[in-house]
Amino acid sequence: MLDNKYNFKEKEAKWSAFWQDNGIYKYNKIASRPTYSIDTPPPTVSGELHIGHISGFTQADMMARFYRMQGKNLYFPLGFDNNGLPTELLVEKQKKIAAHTLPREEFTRIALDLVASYNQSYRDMIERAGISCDMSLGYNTIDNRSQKTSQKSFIRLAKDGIAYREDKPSPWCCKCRTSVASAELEDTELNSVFNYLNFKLVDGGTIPIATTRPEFLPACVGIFVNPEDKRYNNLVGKLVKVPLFEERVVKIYADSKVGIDKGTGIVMCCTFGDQTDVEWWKEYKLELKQAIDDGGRMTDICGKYAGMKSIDARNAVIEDLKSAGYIYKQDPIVHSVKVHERCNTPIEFLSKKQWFIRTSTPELKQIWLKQGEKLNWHPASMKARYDAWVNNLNQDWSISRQRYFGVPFPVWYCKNCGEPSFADENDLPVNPLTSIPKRACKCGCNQFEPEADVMDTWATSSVTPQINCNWAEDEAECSKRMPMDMRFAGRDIINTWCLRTIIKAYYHQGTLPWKDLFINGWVMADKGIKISKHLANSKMKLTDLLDNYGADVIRYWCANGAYGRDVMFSDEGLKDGYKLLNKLWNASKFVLSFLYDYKPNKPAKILPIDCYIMQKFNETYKKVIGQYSQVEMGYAKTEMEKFFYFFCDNYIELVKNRLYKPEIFGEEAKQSAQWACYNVLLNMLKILGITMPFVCEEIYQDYFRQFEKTESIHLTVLSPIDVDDKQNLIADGDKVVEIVSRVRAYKSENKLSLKTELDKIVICDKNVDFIKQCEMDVKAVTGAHDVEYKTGEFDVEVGKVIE
RNA sequence: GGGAGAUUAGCGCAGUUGGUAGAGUACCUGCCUUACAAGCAGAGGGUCAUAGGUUCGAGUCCUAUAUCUCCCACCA
Repeated sequence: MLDNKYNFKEKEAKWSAFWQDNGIYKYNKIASRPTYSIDTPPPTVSGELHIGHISGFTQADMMARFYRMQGKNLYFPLGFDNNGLPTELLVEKQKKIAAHTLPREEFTRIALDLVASYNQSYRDMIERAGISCDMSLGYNTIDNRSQKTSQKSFIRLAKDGIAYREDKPSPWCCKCRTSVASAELEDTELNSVFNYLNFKLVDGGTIPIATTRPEFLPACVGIFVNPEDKRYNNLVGKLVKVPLFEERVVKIYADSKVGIDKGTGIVMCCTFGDQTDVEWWKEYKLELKQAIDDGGRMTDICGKYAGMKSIDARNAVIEDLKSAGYIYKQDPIVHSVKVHERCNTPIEFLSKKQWFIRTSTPELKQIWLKQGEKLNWHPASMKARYDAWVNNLNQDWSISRQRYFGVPFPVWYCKNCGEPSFADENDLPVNPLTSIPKRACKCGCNQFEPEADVMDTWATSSVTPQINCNWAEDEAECSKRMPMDMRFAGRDIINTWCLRTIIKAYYHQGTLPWKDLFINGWVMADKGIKISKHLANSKMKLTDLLDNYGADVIRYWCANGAYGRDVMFSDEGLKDGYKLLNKLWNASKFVLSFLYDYKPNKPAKILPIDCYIMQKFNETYKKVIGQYSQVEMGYAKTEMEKFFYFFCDNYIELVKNRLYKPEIFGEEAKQSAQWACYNVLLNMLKILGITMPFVCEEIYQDYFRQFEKTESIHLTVLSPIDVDDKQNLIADGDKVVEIVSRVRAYKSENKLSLKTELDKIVICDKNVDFIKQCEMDVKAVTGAHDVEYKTGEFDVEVGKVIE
């Protein structure tokens, strides 16, 4: 017997535990049925989960449940991305320590400890949300298997010349003290001041130059004008004294990258203020003058400013420029500045030896585009973003990070010749700081310098298919299992995570990492506003939502709309899910109360209207399967829900008298309705269980399991109802529903109670045969004592009201 | 500057190959119907962003424009 009221808190905890304890979602390694493998994106351990995270997971989970119920053997792991900078910053913040002040081993120990507790809370949250992962298939991107996979990937790429080490200027975060990839940068609007300076020409006279960063003067290595600029092109080749550093003299060059109408039309090139400086420095083989060190302080070349923070130096330089009479104008401006996405610090360009992976040659870009072509994108429109990004790729992928908590590079450099020595693959994972190469260098030298950098998070999170498919241990197994069937992701990481995973799979396996890529939309806090940490901690905090509404209701909300589109979060929307849940509970309770004497044998005679509702279910079933097959879990849900309400409001109303009073309508009529109710309710529950797994499991276990035997409703296989469909009764049945609806409308318009009895109704139609067969149900639901039939155009007349 | 998406009922949305504008919700009117009043029945409500074009016919296709969101590039 179902409880009178559904207590979601109690039931959700109960079934969650049941699924875990009984391994309901466990991948079966020896099953012969086909596997459906999901490369679950390991969540980055960097704080608390919010509705945005869980929405993407839930949508993917619905697809996983769908495939499971299509008879697939699900490989649905849950890993965690907990190495690298994001996690390191989390540890620093939570433990109030600075990584660079501790020995690496100690920091790592603290980090692993903290990560374990975050993993657990993420896992709890994902379990509570009803995500059907196999928790035993997990991994951490910092664990041995992941490190081994990642290091093996690096060694292979380095030996093939695809990964290379080079000293080139790249974006640098002075706060995190590490290089960062250009994909990790964001734009921020900042207030600044345009300082207009007069630079002195060596031959006499001055030229005007505007700059927002006068502290870079000590690193000034050239002056640029546009060759087309008639005002200045006569100056090309002349020499200029650097203000405040007048012993330094630099040359004037012509380059078309200079905007004639920007600033004064004359630009100073410093190593390195921005990307253009880097390009000029390379092209004109300029001197390298580093004014800022890796911690954001001025270097020794800056004279009296050495040791100052760059922002303090800027103010000091401006004061000195003013008093020396260099500044003739200052304009406050707001300009956008590239900042590190993790800490919002404006980035600098620093030149350090770094490892890069080749990704951006025209030939390679063609390959990435071709791989993208072979991948199934859902929704298809998302591929355009990928193509646009690949076409714009202009830098190789930098994977070195001067940090502590990450996968080490398994490499040492010869102290004599500088050649790298790589660890043996069999020895991985290797930490070069605590071990030494097995062999001497080719040059005979036995002294090595270990690589102290660690790899960027992405270098490891881009090999999750290889981690999942056991590439490090068994390449043959991996080849069999790749490409995996599916990866799901937010659209913000198409350019980074997805592309890089595609690149690695191409280099290592020569295949795609996955066959299908599902790109979910974002949950917006309000029109055009992404969920921020601030909001995530208030009304969208996941634990509160789960406490207040339950997982089924949250999941219902997650299934709204077209797949891949952004959705706005609102509590309003949660009401709909609650309504369905409540109605489902009540309807099941009601229907099951008539099934206590149900016999699991098909009755000899099934009444036409009962046959009709089962045919109608099958019609909906087909649509639902179609929607899921197209990754439209929202439309599928709506389709099933519509049928459910139809079933309640029309079919149950039509047959409930038969169920109530077998002594009047006959045992045969009751059994026929029981058969239809059993089959329709069970099969609806199976499908609705994809969206609302908890309540459907409760109803299934309470009643259906005794007949169905399968351990959990989520392990049953979806199928249409086995019903006689030689004759399609849907149009005929719909006519009966229309008759009932006409009578209800009459009563409603006349402000009568729906149970009002009528002396008769007159039904007119071209063919009334089917309707006649449903007469007892029609009479019961309309309250008509008698039914008359006429032949002609369809019409329903309502007789006199019986007081 | 380049690219992607959006614009339909008060609101948040659906509308798949062009063929009479759809559900939900809110509002309104009724109904305590032997599951559910967090329910049921019924009604009203839209110049489909704007302007052109193709077509017998356009929410749908084409071209502009506007507004919003996102991505990329530039930011001396």
